[in-house]
Amino acid sequence: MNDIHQLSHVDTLRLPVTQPFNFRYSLWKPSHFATDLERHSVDVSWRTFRVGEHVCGVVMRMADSDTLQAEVFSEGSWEDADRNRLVHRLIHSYGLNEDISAFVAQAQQVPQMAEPLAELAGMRQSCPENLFEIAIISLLLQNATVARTTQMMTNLLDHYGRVAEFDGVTLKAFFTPSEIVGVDESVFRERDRLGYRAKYIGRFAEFFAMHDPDEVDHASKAELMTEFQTIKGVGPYTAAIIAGSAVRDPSALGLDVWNRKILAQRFLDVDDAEVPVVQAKMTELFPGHEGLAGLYVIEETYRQQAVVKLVGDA
DNA sequence: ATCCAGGTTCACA
DNA sequence: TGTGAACATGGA
Repeated sequence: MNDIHQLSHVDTLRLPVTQPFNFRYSLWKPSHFATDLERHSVDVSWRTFRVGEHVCGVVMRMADSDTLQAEVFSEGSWEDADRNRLVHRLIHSYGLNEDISAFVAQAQQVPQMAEPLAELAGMRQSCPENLFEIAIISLLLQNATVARTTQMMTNLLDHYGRVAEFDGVTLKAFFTPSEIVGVDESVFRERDRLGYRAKYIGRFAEFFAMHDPDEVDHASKAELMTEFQTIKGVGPYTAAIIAGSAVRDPSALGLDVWNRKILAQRFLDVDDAEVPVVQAKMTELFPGHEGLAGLYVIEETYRQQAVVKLVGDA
C-alpha cells in the first residue's frame, strides 16, 4: 500500500541564519529516537515534510556560515504558495531566525553549563514536526519504552504514511490528520498495537483536521495550546513538549523520568528528584530559558551515545 | 512469571 | 487540592 513517491527537484531555498547557529546540532538531536523520517550525515540532513497534502523531501546543508541551503524535491505542481509554506516551516522548525544570545549570556554564569555550551555552541530547539505530528509523537512516548514507542511509530507510518525517494535516499513521510481521521479505534488498537492510546489518537486527528497545524499563526498559538490541552490524552508532559518544541517557547520544559534524572544529577547533585524540585531549580538558574537550558544538558548527555548516529559515523 | 516503561485519566479522600 | 490505581502492550 505504500507506493514509493519518486520526488523531483523543484526548488532551491537559501535561508539566512542568525548567529550563533550550529547546523549539526540544530537539525540532528542525539536524544531523538529513530523514525526513518530523517537522515543526517556530518554536514548534510535529509528530511521529509508534509506541506499541505504535498509530500516533500528536503536536503539541507550550509552554503556559507550565514546561509542554510535547502534543495526541495516534490511531485506534481509546486506553486509560490507551497514554497512560502515550506520556507516558513523550515525557519520555524529549526529556529533559523532566533537570537539565543540572551540565553547564552545567562547560561555562561552557570558552571555546569560550560561543557554543553562549548560542545553544542549555537544549537537551538528543533521540531521539523508540525503541531499535529509532535502531538502524535508525544502520545506514543507516554508510559512506554523507547523500543515500544518506535514500534508504534513504525506501525503508524507504515500503515498511514508515505514513502518518498529523493536525492538517492528513501525516507518515510508523516500522515496528515485527514489521512487517519476515519480510522476506527479498534484498528489503532489491534493493527497498530497502540494499546490504550488508541482511544486518544482519533481526538488528535479530529482536532487538527479542524485546525490546520501549519496555518496557525504565532499570536493564536497560545490560544490553540489552551484549547489543545482540553483534549483527552494531553497532560502536562505532552503540553510542555508541544509548547517547547513546536511552539518554541524557550521556557517550556517537559520533564519525563529520563531528563528529570539528568537535570537532577547536573544541577542538584542527586540521583533523582521530584518534578517540582527540578522545575524550581531550572527556573532559579535559567528564568525564561528553562527548556532551552534543559535541551543543552540533555543533548550533551546523549552526545556520546546518540540514539540514532550520523550516517558515515563510526 | 512479574514488573514497569521518556504519562494521563479517573475515582476517591 | 491531593494521592493512588488502572490503563495496553511487550521486553527485561
